[in-house]
Amino acid sequence: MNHTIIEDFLLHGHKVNLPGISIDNVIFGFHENQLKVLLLQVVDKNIWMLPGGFVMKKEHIDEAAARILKVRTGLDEVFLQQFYTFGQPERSGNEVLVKALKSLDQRYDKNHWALQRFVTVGYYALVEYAHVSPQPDEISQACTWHDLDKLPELLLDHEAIIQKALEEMRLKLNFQPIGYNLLSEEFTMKNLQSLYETILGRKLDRANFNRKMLSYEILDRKEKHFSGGAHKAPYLYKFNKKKYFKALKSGLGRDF
Amino acid sequence: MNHTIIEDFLLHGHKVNLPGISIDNVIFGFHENQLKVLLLQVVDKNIWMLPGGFVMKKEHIDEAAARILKVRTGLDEVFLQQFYTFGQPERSGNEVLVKALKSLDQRYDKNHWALQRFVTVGYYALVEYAHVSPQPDEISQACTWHDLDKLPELLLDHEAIIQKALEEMRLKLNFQPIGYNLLSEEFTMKNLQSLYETILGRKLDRANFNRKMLSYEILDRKEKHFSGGAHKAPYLYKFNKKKYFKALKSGLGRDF
DNA sequence: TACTATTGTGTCATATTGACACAATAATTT
DNA sequence: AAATTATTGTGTCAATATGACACAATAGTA
Repeated sequence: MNHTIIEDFLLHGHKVNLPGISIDNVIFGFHENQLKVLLLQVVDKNIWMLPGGFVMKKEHIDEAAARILKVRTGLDEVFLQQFYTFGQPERSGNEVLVKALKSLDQRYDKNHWALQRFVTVGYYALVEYAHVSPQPDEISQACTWHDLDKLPELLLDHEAIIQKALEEMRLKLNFQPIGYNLLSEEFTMKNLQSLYETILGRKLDRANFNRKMLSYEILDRKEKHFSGGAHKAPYLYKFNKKKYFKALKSGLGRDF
Repeated sequence: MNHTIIEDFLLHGHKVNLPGISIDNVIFGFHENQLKVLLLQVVDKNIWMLPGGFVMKKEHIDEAAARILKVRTGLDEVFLQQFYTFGQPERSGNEVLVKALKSLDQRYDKNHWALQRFVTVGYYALVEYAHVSPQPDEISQACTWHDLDKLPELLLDHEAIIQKALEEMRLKLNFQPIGYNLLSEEFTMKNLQSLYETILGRKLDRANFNRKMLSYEILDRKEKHFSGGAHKAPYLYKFNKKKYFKALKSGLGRDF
């Protein structure tokens, strides 16, 4: 007799998954000065959740985060960064799993491994949401972008997880470069500024932003201007990969 | 028949502990311009380890970190901060547990819950090591301070964990105040500077440091100078608790 | 050609930082 | 008592960074 994916998971998942440890990915998307977050919809309910899942027994949690993201949303090659681990004792199996378990076995076992308490390691990433096409996996109803200002009802503590990720991402702007893998290979300073403004949620002065980004010395300026726009053609830039990753590791300078 | 504490843990620990999730605490101690780390010695071996342990089923991981620290070292009321979660798949039961398990049961079961893969949530704290008296628990041989420059042989990936904690602590100096719970209630600017210099591992200019700390506006200066020293009496300061904790939460300013 | 909007860059005042110096203080030595 | 030594408080100056804003150049449109 065939089981659904969730039922199969409940019956056999403990053979390959690490009980008690899960990943929750907060994927921010920006586009046209808007910051959104990618959420999955619970089947037949208006409850949403972060793309998460359990860690497999033989994988690094970093690898788990990437695999889970791909399986649940189709997103691949995303720069994920760990930001916090959430471990309040009430975190345990959710109503999705409870419902599935009850339908699987009339003798509902609340001690089922999948309903036990678990700790979740949070990862975040930022993507250009116009560049990606998230698709929900087979156990979710939808996978769509949501305004941070208008979040739907969320499972468990997922709203708190999102807020913590946003805080971390904003803080890191002070000592880590961003933009690589987000912008086109060649982009304008306006594009880069828009990215920062979207994350920070406020306007920055064009001249001062320009001066600051150039002071990091991780941008190579193209000889040729971008053209075809309806006004003065701006310079095109690209990240100097070597310097970018050095700064990613060692910081942007001016700290203790 | 009586069992040792470790044997008891192996036999019954899974009833109260969350399998697969542990805590490792990195406790830095500073005193007289030296930074050390608190380590436990494995019984009868010259191998050392961080004060860690498993999370109990009904406790928050933050509470677990504090409890584990108290049990393993006697240290209490320490300001612990989570800094990173380590989850490479090779992390599993260590030789201490293996040895205990073999002595307990001649039919050695390598699938014992305590030997399975686990993820560790790292916490760090900084204390004045002259102010505390760590004591090893009953399953450790010793509990002593070690120079960061001269670490002994360490279990598992504990050296990497220590390095990561140090990085994080140094980075946080840029946007979080420190010193509360570390210095005497009243201290001199020299004391505070010494704390920063010990963490950073380099000298800071006295005048510039003074100006910077005062610019944070979290210090209250006493009318009376400290006296009895062999030269000009310095001012005494104390942290303005309200402003200190506000800065701890919101940052020290001057960021994006 | 004139207008409009965008971009590049410069300027100015202010703030911060690094390096260093001088004065005041207080104990010790002569 | 005076001189010396060491420490602390604070100031200064140059360099650097930052915020606010202005002007010139560019390019499409009216």
